[in-house]
Amino acid sequence: MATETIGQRMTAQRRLLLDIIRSANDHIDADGLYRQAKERDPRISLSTVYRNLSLLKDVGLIAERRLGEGHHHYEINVAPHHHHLVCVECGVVFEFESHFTEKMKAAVEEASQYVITNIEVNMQGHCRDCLEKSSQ
Amino acid sequence: MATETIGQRMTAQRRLLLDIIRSANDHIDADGLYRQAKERDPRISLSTVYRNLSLLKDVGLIAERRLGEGHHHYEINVAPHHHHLVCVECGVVFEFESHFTEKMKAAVEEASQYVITNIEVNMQGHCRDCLEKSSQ
DNA sequence: CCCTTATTGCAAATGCTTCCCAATAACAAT
DNA sequence: ATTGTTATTGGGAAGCATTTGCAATAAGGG
Ligand SMILES: [Mn+2]
Ligand SMILES: [Mn+2]
Ligand SMILES: [Zn+2]
Ligand SMILES: [Zn+2]
Repeated sequence: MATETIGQRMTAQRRLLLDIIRSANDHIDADGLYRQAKERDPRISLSTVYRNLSLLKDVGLIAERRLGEGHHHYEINVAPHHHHLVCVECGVVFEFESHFTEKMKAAVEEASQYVITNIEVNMQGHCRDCLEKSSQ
Repeated sequence: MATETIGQRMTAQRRLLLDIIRSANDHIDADGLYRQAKERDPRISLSTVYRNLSLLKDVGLIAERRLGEGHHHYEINVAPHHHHLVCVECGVVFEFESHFTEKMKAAVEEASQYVITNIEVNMQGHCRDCLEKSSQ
């Protein structure tokens, strides 16, 4: 488990949460993180989970995603930015990057006269597995 | 106010809500819709607002948007689809369409083997007005 | 080893949305 | 027009994700 500096105190809870998010290879939500954390530290509280998600997001270590459900999901923030395509049947997420987003940004900045700081592309569809299952 | 067929009963409340959404030229939220509706029908309930938003969305008459706040916004569903750029300072929304989304869809379908049914692009930034205010 | 204060656990509060249920009203069939 | 069926309503309670208040704890600089 990493010992690193974050600009804030590195508590056992914070280290644990960051560790779980790091080793999770999917997009985890607050409740899933809470449940996994409780297995290793039964006294950890849900407030602590939310507070640390907020802090780790502000610090830039993790990214918060809205994947179409009523709650957020989180993942380690890796460069370059990527986007998400979610299967509406099974929830499996396909991640992608696209050079079209840069072109789109330029065109929209030109048209709007805004300074754009963030772009988020969310797609929904049906994954191959679900397509095959429903065609049988 | 329109008399039209929706596949469901056209109640006075439903007609009123649809009418307000139609004449609103911005992205309205449930609470704003409720407040405007109460001015014309003080007995209308918030449940009715939510139920009708859900129904009008299912029927395809309105579109639900997530613009980065903790609640949804709604607008009349006009073709072609468009996307949103929100000023993080004042909330003003710039709407745009882009042919890059079609190209991106094709590329991502190819890479993922998904069948994509929906694309949503959300951008954040600073509008011209806010930029000018902060540079003074 | 202290001292300061960021952080925690717990519980209560919040904001948005959905659900329940008895009363009402749409509208299709008579 | 009158009726019967049942979708829809109002009101309130419940649900879910998230935030907040507060007293107790602990990180980590000096
Ligand atoms: Mn989830
Ligand atoms: Mn709003
Ligand atoms: Zn699937
Ligand atoms: Zn602005």
